[in-house]
Amino acid sequence: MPDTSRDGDSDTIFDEEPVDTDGQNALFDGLPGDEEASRGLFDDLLNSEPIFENKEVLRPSYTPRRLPHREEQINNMATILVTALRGDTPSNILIYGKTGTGKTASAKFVSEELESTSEKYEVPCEVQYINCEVTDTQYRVLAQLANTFIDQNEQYIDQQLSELNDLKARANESVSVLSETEFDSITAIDDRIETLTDDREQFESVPMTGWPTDRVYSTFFEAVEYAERVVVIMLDEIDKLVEKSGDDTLYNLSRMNSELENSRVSIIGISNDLKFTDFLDPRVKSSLGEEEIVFPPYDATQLKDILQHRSEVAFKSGALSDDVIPLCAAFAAQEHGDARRALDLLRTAGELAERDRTDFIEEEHVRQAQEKIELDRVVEVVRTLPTQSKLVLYAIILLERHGVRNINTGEVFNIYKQLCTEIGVDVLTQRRVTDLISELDMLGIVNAVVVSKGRYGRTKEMSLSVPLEDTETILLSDSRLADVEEAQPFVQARFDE
DNA sequence: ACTCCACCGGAAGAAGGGGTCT
DNA sequence: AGACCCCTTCTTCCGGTGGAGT
Repeated sequence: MPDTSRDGDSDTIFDEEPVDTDGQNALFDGLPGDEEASRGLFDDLLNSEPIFENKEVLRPSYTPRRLPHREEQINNMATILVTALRGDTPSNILIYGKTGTGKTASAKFVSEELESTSEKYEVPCEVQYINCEVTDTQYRVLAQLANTFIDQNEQYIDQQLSELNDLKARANESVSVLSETEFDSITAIDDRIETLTDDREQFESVPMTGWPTDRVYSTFFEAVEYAERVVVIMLDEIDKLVEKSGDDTLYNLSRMNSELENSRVSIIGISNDLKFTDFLDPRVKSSLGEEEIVFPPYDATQLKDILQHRSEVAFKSGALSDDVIPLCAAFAAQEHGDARRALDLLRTAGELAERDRTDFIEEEHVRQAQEKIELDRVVEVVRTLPTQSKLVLYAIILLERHGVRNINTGEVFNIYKQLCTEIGVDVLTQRRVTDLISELDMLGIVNAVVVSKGRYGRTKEMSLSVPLEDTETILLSDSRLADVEEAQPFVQARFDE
């Protein structure tokens, strides 16, 4: 049943593609005489000698087979996790390190090795990866875990059932087949089939929302307990989870072992934040932090090394000028040694060069790439902001544009109120607006600092940290903010006071 | 040493929208 | 249908505070 549904899924994906391109063709057909031109457009791009040999290896999603300068950390993890292959519970691990220091890549690498080795020695052991930035509440973490294990159990049962049915068919022909098995009669097989079918029906997958959390927990618990195995749960960006919904999840997971009989659970937490354990319950803290592994930032030389390795696969030979890799490394080293950033830079620089129709990446492309990445990020973030945040941001832009330095919350709130009334949007409280400002600060769109001005109170002082004109254009492209331009004279009047 | 500004930011909980269960 | 549950957004309330001015 799950198999057929999965097949169905992939079928629809493939079914849709032709429909899509049909739609495009229809579009081109609609332009008379343009068929030639449209073909030429892509022909040119296809035939122009591409710079890339294999662009995939520069993408963040790619897990490399070799992680230079991380041998020590990888060995540490392996030493701890090898316990799982002996059927015991490995210590919980906490991994620290800034973004792009290879935490996730290393952890994934180790877990793949672990799983493949466990297959080889037929020790049931598996790793579940959860990104807590996406799955950021206790309910969702438990639900996701429960569902994957239910899925697995069902697959396992299905496999058993088909084997049993096979056996039964053969036994029907000659009963002697049974002598080599644990069953002494066909009815015994039937019994087994029946219990398995019952088991299978008991598994009920957890809905997106609606259940009480403890029910989700017990569903998960039973699903894990169903078969004997060691389960390693990898919680990426675990600090996000703790920040948002406290340490209940971790507490529940870490005490599971004392109640489980068949299986064992071990946790690998991956965190950007070195101090996040401060917020944890001491019991959770000690159980989670049994082993700690730190990933220090890469320095420029190490980054150069990494880029060198990847570029050999990624680019055609001779596509890079000598100073490209050192420059990418230098830029990324400034950004706390972020290898992901370095690879992004290299890839974008390549794309820019391709667009220039040259087959050679130069220093200038890297500089352009640096700007492009930053701008793309800002555009994306600003565009997807909720309306209220956009209004707050626009208020800050207006103040900045009128040459106000050291903008404070009170001023922003006043302009914001004006904007809201002009375009007929609900006015939020100042309390809420300070939260929105803090969010903009965290997104790196504004820079806000709490300062005390003595007699004149205490406030957040902020300034825009993105290009003013570009940001304003993005904001005004939102239809809900379009009217705001007409409202500007009213706001102007405030400044004249 | 004390005051007092103009906010900050935590806590609690209302409102509303997602959903399930019986 | 009505009772629950979860999650997010927002409000209300309020104690807290760094340092210029006195």
